[in-house]
Amino acid sequence: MTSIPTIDLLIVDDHDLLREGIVARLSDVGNIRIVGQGCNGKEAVALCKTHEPDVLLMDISMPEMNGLEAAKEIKLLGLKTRILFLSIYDDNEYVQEALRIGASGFVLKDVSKPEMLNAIKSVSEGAIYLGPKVAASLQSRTGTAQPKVKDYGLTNREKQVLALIAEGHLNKEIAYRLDISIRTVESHRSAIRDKTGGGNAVTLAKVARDLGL
Amino acid sequence: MTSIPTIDLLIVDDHDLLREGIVARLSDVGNIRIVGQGCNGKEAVALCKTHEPDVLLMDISMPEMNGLEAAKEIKLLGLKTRILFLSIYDDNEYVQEALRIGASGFVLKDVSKPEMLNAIKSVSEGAIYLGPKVAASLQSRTGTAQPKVKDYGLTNREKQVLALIAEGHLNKEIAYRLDISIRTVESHRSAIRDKTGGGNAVTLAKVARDLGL
DNA sequence: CGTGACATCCGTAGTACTACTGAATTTTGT
DNA sequence: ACAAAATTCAGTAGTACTACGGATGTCACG
Repeated sequence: MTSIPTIDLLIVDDHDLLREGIVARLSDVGNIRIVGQGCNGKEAVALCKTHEPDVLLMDISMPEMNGLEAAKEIKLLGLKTRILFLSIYDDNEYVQEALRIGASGFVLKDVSKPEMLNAIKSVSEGAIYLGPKVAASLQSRTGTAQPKVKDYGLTNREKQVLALIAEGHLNKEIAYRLDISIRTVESHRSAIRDKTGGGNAVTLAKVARDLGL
Repeated sequence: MTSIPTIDLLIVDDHDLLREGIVARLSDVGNIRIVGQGCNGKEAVALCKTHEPDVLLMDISMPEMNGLEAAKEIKLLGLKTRILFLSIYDDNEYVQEALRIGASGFVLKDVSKPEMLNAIKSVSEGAIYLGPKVAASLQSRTGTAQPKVKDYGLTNREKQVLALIAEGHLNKEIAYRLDISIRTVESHRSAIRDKTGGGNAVTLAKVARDLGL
């Protein structure tokens, strides 16, 4: 138990500078060996297949194939590589999606060196590690119910209609429920689409979920 | 940044022996100071109020008041103490409930010393840390497709189509993506509706969510 | 009192989807 | 190898929704 196991690390990010920074930061760390680098999701998948590293340190937003998709692919391939996301955004959606896919960690790009080492070590051992800011934002919603960050400019009536759309009701049913004509429902629906940018009924349902309807 | 900040730790477990073991294990660690001990949830809350430790290392199943209830209480009081659960069970329900309440970590009682130190350090910094076994059991259901309670009789292709519908894609887009004709997509969509009973696109999206697509 | 936001309603044309039916080809299970 | 299931495509008719554009009444606010 005295020897420290070496961690094979793969770094994938579309910014050269950032990759270089990471390499510089980790080069003098004894038990970490950087086995490769890539600049998009496709490369991440390919490099994982050939090197099967212990940990993949990867950005989310990248050209070609983003980090989440790459992670999905890697997990589907049954590779034992643990995935540690390194992102600028602490967006809850991203974090939860990442964990759902099977990622082992998530830290922001302003991470300090010791914390980064800690995160890499933790996930290499199979633990799940979420950095302080990520953790805070993840738990902020549960702790104190936060209101609507983005409301789009929806009026009350429009929200009412949107809620019914999200429940899967037809315009006809919505009209009956609200005791208005179908044309009016269509008007509202149109306004909602304009304001939210959502085209499809399903995308509108997603928006509704975001608004907590 | 050279000085290591001291972590005030509170230990709560109903087994004397286990508490003693933890104390013994941590007594020679420089930057951890054990500020108190308790043997049930009520004591945990009381001790947190008086000492406001950085980290509370606590069991879940305890007499009087269990760990989850105590954690809820502590979070409601607005104390900044981070909670690290130490349990024999890696029950997903417990873990998710713990995180939902606002706990910062979860490790099993067979945790090694270095890992325990790592966990304590991580959560004291605000991170979320889930031990390897906990992480594995948490992701076993998502990572490798777990039982489908209700699959309806959907074929693979139909699931594939359903997933795309749930993402809000039009039949046209789905056809393009899967490289089949719109009519075929319509066929699948129709079959999906028949099998699931869902009429609307939104209801289909709900079904898709239930199936984890 | 006018202006503007809101909620209500309508028409027309076009697109997207549903219902029902039928059928050819490929895959799969025994 | 044969039958069953899955996947593919099509016609026809009808319903649901979208994209335009236009209209009326209410109500708050300066």
